[in-house]
Amino acid sequence: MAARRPRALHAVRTIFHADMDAFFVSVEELFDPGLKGKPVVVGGRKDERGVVAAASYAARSYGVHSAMPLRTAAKLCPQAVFLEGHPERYREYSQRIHEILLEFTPQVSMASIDEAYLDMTGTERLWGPPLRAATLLHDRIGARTGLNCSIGIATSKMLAKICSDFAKPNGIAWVPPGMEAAFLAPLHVSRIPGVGRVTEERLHEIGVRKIGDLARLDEDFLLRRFGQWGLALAGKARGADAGAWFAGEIGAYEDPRSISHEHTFSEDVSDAALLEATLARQAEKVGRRLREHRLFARTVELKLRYSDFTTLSRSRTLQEATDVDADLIAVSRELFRTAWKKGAAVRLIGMGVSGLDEAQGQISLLEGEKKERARQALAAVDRIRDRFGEKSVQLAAGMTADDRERVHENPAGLPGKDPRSLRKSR
DNA sequence: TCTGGGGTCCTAGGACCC
DNA sequence: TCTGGGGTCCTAGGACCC
Repeated sequence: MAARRPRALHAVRTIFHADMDAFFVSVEELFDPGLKGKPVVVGGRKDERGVVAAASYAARSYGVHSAMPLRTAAKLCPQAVFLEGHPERYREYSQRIHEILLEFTPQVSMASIDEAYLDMTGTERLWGPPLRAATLLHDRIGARTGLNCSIGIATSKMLAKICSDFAKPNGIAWVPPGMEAAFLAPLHVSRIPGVGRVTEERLHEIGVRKIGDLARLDEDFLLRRFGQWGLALAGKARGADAGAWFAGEIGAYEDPRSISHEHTFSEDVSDAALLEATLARQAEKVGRRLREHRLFARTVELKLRYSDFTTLSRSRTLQEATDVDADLIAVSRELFRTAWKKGAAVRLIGMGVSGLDEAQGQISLLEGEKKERARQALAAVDRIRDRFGEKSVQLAAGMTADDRERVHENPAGLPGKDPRSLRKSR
């Protein structure tokens, strides 16, 4: 078969994937330089339920890595510094980095808080050839933020992402056009973004270990065996941005598809009032974010995880999309009351919305007026929270009976919103 | 290995409609 | 009333990513 050549109409793209090195840990080091060089773990205290969000390179040398339970990390590296972390700082630095990236091209997509894709196609006159442009970008991020990053350069998003891994730490790596297949062939299939533990095992079953093995397989066979995902895999093995994973223009704004909040209790909870109060608080947060995005939700979902880790979800699709807290609270509570085994110990509770739309859809005039008044009241609450903080206003549904009592006892000092603080006082 | 939180996408079965 | 096929929506669960 002849080698696949890019068609003249489709000029070869130049994609950068910029990925911050140990991002959370590095930001912590900016605020506390004494941490530099030490084993540092961000994610929570060493005896907490939870996992490692980021580990310094010193901690990694003990086998600590992200997604590992904190308690395991503490066993591997007891002398590590364990930090809760500062999400606001990470968001702020992420935004600064985004601004720097935009100086190089308007075609920037933040893929997460610490990584981004840039479409640098056609910027050679401005920034020079890819390696030079990447060096300028790398050094500018370092100079302005004090943070290290790694940059992968390739002809597709997927390849650029794999490539930035090779550049770590603090480097730049490039797969020149035409070298894609040769670069990929010797790599293990698990390096393909989207191939996790399960897919890797299924591929091993059919004798596929290297990406080169995958590239040699027949597309029809992959389609039969893995469905649409199989076709996407075939494309990825050739270095293409196949499947939904890498679809979409770099730099195009996209509304979120879903919004959710969940919480794992430090100890399992079987108190209905506390569970419902937690749920109501989450519904308020979700409602608030819907209004920030000016979106309305059609589907409300509840998530429960019992102490044995069995997890269930229940959802309901509404006739009318909503962005009103009271609706979200009522629906999620109903789902909870139907789904929850009375008295069962709950490890995690959460709720979320999907089926998001900019328009609210058809509603009757009367209903419309009622909803509009509710919406205006919520907008006022949102504004007050903006000025005085999240705790300054609470709707009655978000409180437990204990809370209400305390408000009566002490109208000036509203209770804290952390469910843990509620339990302690029990 | 005692397993977070916030997301995206995919699959599969059943309901319902034409 | 012995029974097809396709499309779309809804629901539940799961893989995967950072």
